[in-house]
Amino acid sequence: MDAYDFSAIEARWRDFWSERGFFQTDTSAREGTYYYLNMFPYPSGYLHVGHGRNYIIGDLITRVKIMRGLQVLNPMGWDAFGLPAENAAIENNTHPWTFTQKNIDNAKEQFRIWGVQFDWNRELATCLPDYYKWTQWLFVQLYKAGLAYKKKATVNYCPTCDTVLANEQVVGGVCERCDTPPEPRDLEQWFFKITNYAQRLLDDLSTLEKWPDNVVKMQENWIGRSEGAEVTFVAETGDPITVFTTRPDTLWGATFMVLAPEHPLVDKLATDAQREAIATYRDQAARASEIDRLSTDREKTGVFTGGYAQNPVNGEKVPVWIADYVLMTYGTGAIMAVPAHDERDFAFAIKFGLPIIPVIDRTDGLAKSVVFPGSVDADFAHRLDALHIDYERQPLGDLGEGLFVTMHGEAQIDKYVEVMRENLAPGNWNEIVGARWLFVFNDTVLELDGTASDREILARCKAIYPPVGKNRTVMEMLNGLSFYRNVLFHAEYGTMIHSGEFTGTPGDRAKADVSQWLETKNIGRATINFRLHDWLISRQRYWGAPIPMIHCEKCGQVPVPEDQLPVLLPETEFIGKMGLADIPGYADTTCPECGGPAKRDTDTMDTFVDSSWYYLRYINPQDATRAFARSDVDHWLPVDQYVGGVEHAILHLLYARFITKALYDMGHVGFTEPFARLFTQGMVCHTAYKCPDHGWLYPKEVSSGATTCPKCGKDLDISSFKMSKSKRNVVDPKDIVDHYGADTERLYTMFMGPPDRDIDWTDEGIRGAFRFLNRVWTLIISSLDQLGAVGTKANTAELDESALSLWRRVHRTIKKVSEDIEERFSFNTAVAAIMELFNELSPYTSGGTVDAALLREAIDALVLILSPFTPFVCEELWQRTGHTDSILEQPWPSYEDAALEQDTVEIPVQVNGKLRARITVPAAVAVDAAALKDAALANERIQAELAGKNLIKAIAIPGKMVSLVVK
RNA sequence: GCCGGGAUGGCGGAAUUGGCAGACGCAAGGGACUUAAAAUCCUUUGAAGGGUAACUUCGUGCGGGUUCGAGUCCCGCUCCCGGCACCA
Repeated sequence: MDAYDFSAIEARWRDFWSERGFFQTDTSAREGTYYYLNMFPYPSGYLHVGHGRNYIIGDLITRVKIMRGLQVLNPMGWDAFGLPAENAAIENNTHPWTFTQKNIDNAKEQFRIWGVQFDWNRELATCLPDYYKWTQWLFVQLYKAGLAYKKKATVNYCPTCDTVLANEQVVGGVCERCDTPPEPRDLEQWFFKITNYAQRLLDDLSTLEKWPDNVVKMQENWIGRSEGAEVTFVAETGDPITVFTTRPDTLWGATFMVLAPEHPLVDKLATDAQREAIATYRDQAARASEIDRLSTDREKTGVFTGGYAQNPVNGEKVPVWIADYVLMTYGTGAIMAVPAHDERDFAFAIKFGLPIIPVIDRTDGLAKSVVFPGSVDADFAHRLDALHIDYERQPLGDLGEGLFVTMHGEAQIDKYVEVMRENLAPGNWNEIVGARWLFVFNDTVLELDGTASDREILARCKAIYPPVGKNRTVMEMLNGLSFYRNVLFHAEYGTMIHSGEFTGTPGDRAKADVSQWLETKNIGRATINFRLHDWLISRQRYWGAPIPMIHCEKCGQVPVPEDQLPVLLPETEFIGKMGLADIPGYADTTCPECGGPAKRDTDTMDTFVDSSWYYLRYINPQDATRAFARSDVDHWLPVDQYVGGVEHAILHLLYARFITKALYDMGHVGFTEPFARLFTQGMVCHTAYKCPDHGWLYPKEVSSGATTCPKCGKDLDISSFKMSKSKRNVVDPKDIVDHYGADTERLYTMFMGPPDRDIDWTDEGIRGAFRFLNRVWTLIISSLDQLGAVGTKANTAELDESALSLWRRVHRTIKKVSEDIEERFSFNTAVAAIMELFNELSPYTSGGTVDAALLREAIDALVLILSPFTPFVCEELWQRTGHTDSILEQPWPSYEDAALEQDTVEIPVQVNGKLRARITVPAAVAVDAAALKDAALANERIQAELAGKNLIKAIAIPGKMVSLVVK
């Protein structure tokens, strides 16, 4: 008998499917179409088994859909522009395209070996002129629609490399190539106005029901909608300073303002005395930005401008500061600081001694007070006991023992104030902090309700106890006692206090009421702000799509006329490091409008632009007259199933959604979302070994089971990481295919675990898959002479019990595998079900009488449902079992409902929640609750269980179980 | 800090709608074949109790709860992973 010779088998079928054109798609089809799409890859140098996961899933689904008789589109292309190619080209002194082309060839060969099929007639590469021509066309459309504009923006400039760095090139705050911290530079940059679509991008997320929840959430967070108000303060200079706040109800507590260091008004507000300090701070903030903003909990820094503004709601004069915790890129670049109800403002105010006035009541009614030793008589504690007020005695530094009082609710606080007023010894004070802000003095009780009382209270305290004079505000003084720390600040919605006519407004209305009032007073208005900002697409690089714009002194910015596209990348020897601006002669052109001399834009586009529309180009990839045909894309899109890595959950998917909506608004497409259903597959990880001295080791270097370095004997750091060259833990598909074949790799990849989860590749696991294929091979080849004629089906009337059981298993498995693949994306359980079928089939073939027709039915079904996983061996087995056509010409098997029904059913019986018996009943009984209950009660085991006890309750769930309650 | 997701045998995982926990695979043990090894085949395998016959108890990160019944639902935690992070 033939052994399972996978390499011969795979060689035989490798080109068969493409030669027969099974994977070529007719996009003029309008019936039964299915668009499957993998995120197209960047053509990097090599593919490892982890990359395979994505494409194997796609190939598997495509094969099933073809067998379903659908017209399937599963294209492949290359996201080929970008920095790695450019860097590699510099290193090898070659053109990026040379490098890219080689990688593309490698990848295509790898796909061929994996048996992963695509419609190669639709291949595209974003770096080729017939693609980027249409990327430029897209840019021009966006420009004409007012969605592309130029403005000054700060970029990272590396002084050593003498070039601009993309954000991704700044790693850990330094240039990835030379470790120099980049300098910020202001340059004119192109942006796409994605913020125009913020609300729609957010709203339409709710229509994406078939997207993973976590991706939807990530996009939601990224868009970052917040509702609030814009409020205008007026500076002493007369300049309006508009701020955005989500808490207009806290306006009365705005005791200072903070502007971003880059805010345009800073120069105007600055007093001469502060000018130098401001300049220094701005400089330092600009330089430090990238590195330091990584740490959120670093101490607040800032500088006073010297200027003041007026709080429009209470007329208070508030100082204006600058600080780098306020970002120029969010809101208006200026904030009103409400230190009593914002953590950051609180920290800033404490550090710089700015007043902190609570204006929102606590919702929990919690208040605290510290009674200093000697400020009351010894009986005071008993009085508190009588009032049921909690306190603890604790030492207060070297002053002696104090009472640390905790109160809940207004009534208790009032009683406490009363008893404190009666008992406070002369020359003392006592404060109540939290739900109330009261200071009991011998002659009066003062409330901390504004900056005036802040000053008065502090002055009185200082007079009584001079050491507190070092504090600049009452809050700073209170902050000195750690007992108070958790009641000094809160960010909850609550009843407004110390807020003029709004005092007493309940928390659930405060925000809306104040917003409305601001509007009538013409001080501000309710507004919505988004975290999302416009998409900076300019790159000062060579290897990207040139921005098709011309700058003419007379006519201004002029788009390149569409009939003159593409603007080609200049052919040049000297590439890399520099951008298009450095290529002599590139920029020189004539103005399309006036014909005079003009300059081309020398920026190229972010590669995310290339990938934001490629799914459209696949429909008409060779159309030289247009980017795509609306009549075709309107039929084929949205993409039925989009699959890719979760690392693209935000940017790529958001940009693609934006571009689709923009194209819709411009009338180029008839749909508003590009991807109907999304699946994000997990990463494949592998054990990596790290020696403290010798760094990362190849798994081969470490003898199996060893935990120490083979070179120095030190303990290795062994853990699992995403496969990467640098960690030396990649598994090369070549090794796997050579040893076990591509089918085994495919099967194991699908069987490893749930496809949306990260998973470890193990060398033991792959052997299990290989063993299984060997068993399948051996069983089928050795059963050939027992096999019924092609096309025969089992006659159930003639089958004995074990045969009937197998017959049912066959159909049950078809059902499960179909659902697991097409509905649940649960390939691991589909494989398990096929293994179970095999585990029943195998003993059947060697167990005496074998029904030839049933065996035919079972083996055909097994081969068909296994074929999307392991197409090579299945195609071979299909032929060996007597078929003359290809599996892909076969319909996906259907199951018979009759086979899903059992004659008898095993039903578990519980007594008091514990499993006590399993009864086997006819199917008719199992579905009848009353009969099922009787059957359970009749059971011997249950009878014994019930003996001497009362049956309280009997629950019978038809088809599922019986549950008895006894006493 | 905020927002997601997760935790089940020695390991990867299964249990789809609240209904027999541990499917399937790996690893490990025992046996067959073999001069031997590999491969293959058979077999045992959640833990505990004199316990590889059919019994009992315990068992899905921890603590409570709802229910006849909870891996699954509710409340409160712990730890791990991912995203965002001074976003006003």
